[in-house]
Amino acid sequence: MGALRTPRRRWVDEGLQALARGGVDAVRVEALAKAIGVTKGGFYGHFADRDALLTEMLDTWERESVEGVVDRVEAAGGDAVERMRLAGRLTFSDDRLLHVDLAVRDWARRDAGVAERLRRVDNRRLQLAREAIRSFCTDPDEVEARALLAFCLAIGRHVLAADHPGGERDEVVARAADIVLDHPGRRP
Amino acid sequence: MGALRTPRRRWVDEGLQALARGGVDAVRVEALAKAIGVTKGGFYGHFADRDALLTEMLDTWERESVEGVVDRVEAAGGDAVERMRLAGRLTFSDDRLLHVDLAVRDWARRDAGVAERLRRVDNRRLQLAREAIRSFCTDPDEVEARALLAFCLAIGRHVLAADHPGGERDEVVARAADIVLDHPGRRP
DNA sequence: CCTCCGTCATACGGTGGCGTACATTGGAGG
DNA sequence: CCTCCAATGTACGCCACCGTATGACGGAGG
Repeated sequence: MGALRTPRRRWVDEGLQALARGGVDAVRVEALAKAIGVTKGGFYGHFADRDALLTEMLDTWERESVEGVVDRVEAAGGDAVERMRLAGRLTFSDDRLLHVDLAVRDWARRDAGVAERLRRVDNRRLQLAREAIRSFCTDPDEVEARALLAFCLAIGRHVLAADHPGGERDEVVARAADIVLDHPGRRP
Repeated sequence: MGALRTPRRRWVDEGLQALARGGVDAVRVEALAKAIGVTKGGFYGHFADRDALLTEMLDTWERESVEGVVDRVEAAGGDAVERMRLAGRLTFSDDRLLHVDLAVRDWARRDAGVAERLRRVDNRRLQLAREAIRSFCTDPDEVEARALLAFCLAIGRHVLAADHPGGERDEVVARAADIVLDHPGRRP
């Protein structure tokens, strides 16, 4: 067989990197080729067109951002809240995953297919939060509300641009997480 | 004087509409002209270039999304929490303002100038939340944490793609807001 | 060592978008 | 009415990008 000089996967990785840095519109075949150090000549041997690359990028992201994280979390053990906190750290602390996530979220506002994928991913993530919160909160409605809060906090902290006069964002987030998580059900 | 057939403001409005629907990259001079019903001929009489339009769009957005809302909220009266809830509704329920906001938020991730503007806007908004929460919570750290939670919830609900098996998103958000807002300080 | 085939370089046509140059027009002011 | 001028229409050059076509190259397998 002929040599496999720059594997298909390389284009996907470079595409995800471009997506993270500049959004979907920054994923351009010729730019990726330049970043890899080749010309776009070989690209069309791997992919039918730019759309095929975008689809495969989303496939990769969906697989890795859910299965990858879930596998590692379930292997780690610990109680439900600890597992949820780890899942949050794994997906939203890694700079690459975080920025891809935010870019996909924006992309989803203009593409129904992407929105559907994001819905699947967010549903699995929210399910982790639900299970964690169920371990200390029995009211199903409150579980749902706290799970939503936890998720909004995990994402919102990276979307907000405000300053916190009394300290760093991380400290404020930690206190906010305590409010959401360390709070036994109290309503009758 | 010559006629003023399509005023400067019209280009800004159409630009903001395009921004809301498709992000910055969708703000194209020729597309706006087509939407208005003219050609781009007259555009360059009003603006030096596309960047000048983008700047003025941001000026308009910053002015209207803060001063406009704040003025209406302070005119409405009510207690601090009510004022904050009204502010949230005014900025994140109006579809046009909401989508411009989300688009600006994404834009800010790639443009330092936009990020600075968003920081100013978010700071004023967060300040409203702080004042509201201070009315029932004395611990400054907890005020900060709850204000962040409130803001994350207000934005995050529009960024999340997950489903809520036990009800509509609005109901879950309402319960989450109760957790954040209707909760007197309890830590010693 | 030679052949084959996948990978890549290069060149091309087509499209869309920016900004400029210049002609056109139609209403306000005389 | 006529003049003037800003707003507009039209045409142009430029560039970035997509996708195609074609030939060069070089390593694997014989």
